[in-house]
Amino acid sequence: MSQQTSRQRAEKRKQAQRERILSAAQTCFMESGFHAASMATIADTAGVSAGLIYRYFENKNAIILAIIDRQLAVLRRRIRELHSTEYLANRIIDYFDEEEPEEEGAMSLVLFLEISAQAARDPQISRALARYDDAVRSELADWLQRSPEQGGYGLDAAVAPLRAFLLLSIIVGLKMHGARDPDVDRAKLRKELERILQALV
Amino acid sequence: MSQQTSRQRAEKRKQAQRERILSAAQTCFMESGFHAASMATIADTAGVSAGLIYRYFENKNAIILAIIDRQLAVLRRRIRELHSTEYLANRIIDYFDEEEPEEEGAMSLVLFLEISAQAARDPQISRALARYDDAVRSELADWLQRSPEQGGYGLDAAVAPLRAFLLLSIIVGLKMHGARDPDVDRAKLRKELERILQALV
Amino acid sequence: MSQQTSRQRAEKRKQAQRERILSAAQTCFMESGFHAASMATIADTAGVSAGLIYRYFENKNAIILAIIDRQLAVLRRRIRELHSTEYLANRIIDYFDEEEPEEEGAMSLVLFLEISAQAARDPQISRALARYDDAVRSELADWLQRSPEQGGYGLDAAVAPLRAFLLLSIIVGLKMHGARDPDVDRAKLRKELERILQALV
Amino acid sequence: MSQQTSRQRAEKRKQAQRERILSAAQTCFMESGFHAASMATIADTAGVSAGLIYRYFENKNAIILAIIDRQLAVLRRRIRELHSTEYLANRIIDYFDEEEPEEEGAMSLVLFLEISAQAARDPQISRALARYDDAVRSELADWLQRSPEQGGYGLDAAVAPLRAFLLLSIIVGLKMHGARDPDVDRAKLRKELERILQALV
DNA sequence: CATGAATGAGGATTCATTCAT
DNA sequence: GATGAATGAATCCTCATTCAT
Repeated sequence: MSQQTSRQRAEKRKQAQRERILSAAQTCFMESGFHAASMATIADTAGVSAGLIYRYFENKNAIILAIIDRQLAVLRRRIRELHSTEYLANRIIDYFDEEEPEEEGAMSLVLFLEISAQAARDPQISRALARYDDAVRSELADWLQRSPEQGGYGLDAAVAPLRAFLLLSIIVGLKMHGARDPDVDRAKLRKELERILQALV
Repeated sequence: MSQQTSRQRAEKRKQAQRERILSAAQTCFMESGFHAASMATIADTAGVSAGLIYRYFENKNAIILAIIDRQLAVLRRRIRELHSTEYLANRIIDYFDEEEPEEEGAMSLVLFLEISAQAARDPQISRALARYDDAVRSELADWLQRSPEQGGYGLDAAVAPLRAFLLLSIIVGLKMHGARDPDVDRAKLRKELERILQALV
Repeated sequence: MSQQTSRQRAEKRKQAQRERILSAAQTCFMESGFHAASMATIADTAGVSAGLIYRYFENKNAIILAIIDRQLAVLRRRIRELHSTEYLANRIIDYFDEEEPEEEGAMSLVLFLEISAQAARDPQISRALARYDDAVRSELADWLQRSPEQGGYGLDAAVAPLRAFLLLSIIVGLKMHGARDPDVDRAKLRKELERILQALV
Repeated sequence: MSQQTSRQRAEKRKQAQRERILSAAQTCFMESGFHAASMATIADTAGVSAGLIYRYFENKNAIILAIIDRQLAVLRRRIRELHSTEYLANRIIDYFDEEEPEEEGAMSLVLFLEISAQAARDPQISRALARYDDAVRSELADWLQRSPEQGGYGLDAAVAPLRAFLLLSIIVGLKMHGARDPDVDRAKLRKELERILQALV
């Protein structure tokens, strides 16, 4: 039993190290981009040696893919949290208002841009992005089709997917475009957004 | 006068060379990204020597900045072309539908992503992007405020800027998000888009 | 006495571990060469941890030297087995015909080449090789000098060393050169070899 | 015409550089082996920067292959020079007697060992070695079959290839084995060698 | 003006070796 | 004894930039 425990401890430590490296990588990628962030810098940031990273990840690309997975998961979770009619506009605004998060586990706009740009070149990343996109869209579509009693909007199955697509586009657009100029009146924006959303849902 | 002419000819040639290099750079940047595209490849693509590039641009970063300028100008021109009520939805759809253009002088999504990602890190690029954004937005706002007789929508000055902001966000979002899944029914999308736009303009 | 026995058991186990490691190293060296075989791979092959190897060998070079010793001993044993007139040609052919042996304790051509190449650079290895060579040669010379009744050829002491040298050269040459093209008629080769050997012994 | 000349000069210089690098590489490979010789050392030895090497060779392996080609060509030329009855024994002895040559373009035993060892692992090298071996063997066989008036030995076509094989094996064996112990009486060795060769040719 | 050879700093990756557990 | 995580030096290779021609 003591051996079992020690093995578990080792496993836990292994996971912790992986996370340390992943977090450091995320920080570096956000600061410099996938390509410009060097393994040495990531190692420094993680407080480990450069060589050690290769015990946890096959190569730099594996780290990038892991970060992408993580980011897409976060993004998906965030989108999922939007499921609530009255607050939809607020939520979207909150979302697009968010500061670039230093803490791990949060979605980063810069990373999303980096990922999208990379997806145009790397088919593996492209596929990951497409998979995530499909999942998020169908979740949104399901939600829009649910009856109001179930927290949905009772949309017709014929239009729901398209509306989900547009909704996502608007969210993405606000996030991308809005991040650049934050002096927009939030209250007014919410009102305008609500008008648009009413045309959608 | 003959000397004058030859000087002009030289100037013209210089401009032509600059353009050649810039176009080659754009092609390479679209294919590989700012970082991964090497000066050697750009030189090859432009059909000039690597050394010659440094007669026209101080360094690689100067090329990147020039490309960014050019791309933002194109983007602005494209947005400007949207000024026409009845076709607004169509135009937006056409725009988001566009293939990644090989020809120079066209806006590239990949480049836009690359630029946006870079802007999060390089303040110089960030400023350029902000400047462009302001310009485009105020143009759009002006247009929305114009009377219908003048081809506008007669929007109130109090809401026009915000609507312009949202309009741009939608366009950007469609472009970014839509590029990933092209099997969306165009006709239906246009209808839905029109409904949203009616809430906006 | 029980302690004595346990100490002996421990010693035996130690020897067994050493052998395990050595065999694994030999396998790896044959597959990848001295330089390209990594300690990690050797450890894996031996089924021990990388760190443990350093309890049995000071460093990688010590392993290489141990392997070289072992291989030279094997080689010497093989040459010794040739001592029998009528079969000499057959034996040599058998020898040069041998497959590269996976089993430990057998001589490997690849290793011999590796060792010889290394000897040209490392004086320690060079000396080991020279020592072995001297020993084998004088054994061969002794044998050649023995009377036919004693199983020898009764060669004169004046020519025996030189003939031993030539005999070894032929064996080495056949081994090295022959290994590359195995479609040679064995029966004919034996006949030719016998003619040559008659000129030698 | 002046341009033509300058282009030729450039071509010549390019060849010269290639040779410089190749020679430096050969020196380093002889001193340290293919694997242990680093690109940095080769660059230093050649008196160029490390990066420059990659303008002349795709990678380190390409250098190794070039060296192998060169060495095999030299070896073949050397074997070809043996074509003369009365001096055959002398020539072989001279050959096996040769110092390890520092000058480029000469065959090196160490390199030959390195090549042979590498051939057991790298199929590309193995093929190169086999090709060369075939060529040398058939040249030797042709020569042995020529009439004495034509400088040959008039051997029967049925035995010539096998004799060529044995002759080469003896040469290789003497070279490899003999290189390790040079205090052998040359005069006596020649005599003995002649006896063997008479059994062969 | 134009070339492209040359540089050298920097990047990803590997691996012998050590050491806390 | 035994492990395997951790180190960091060394290696191959790339690429922006310079400069003699």
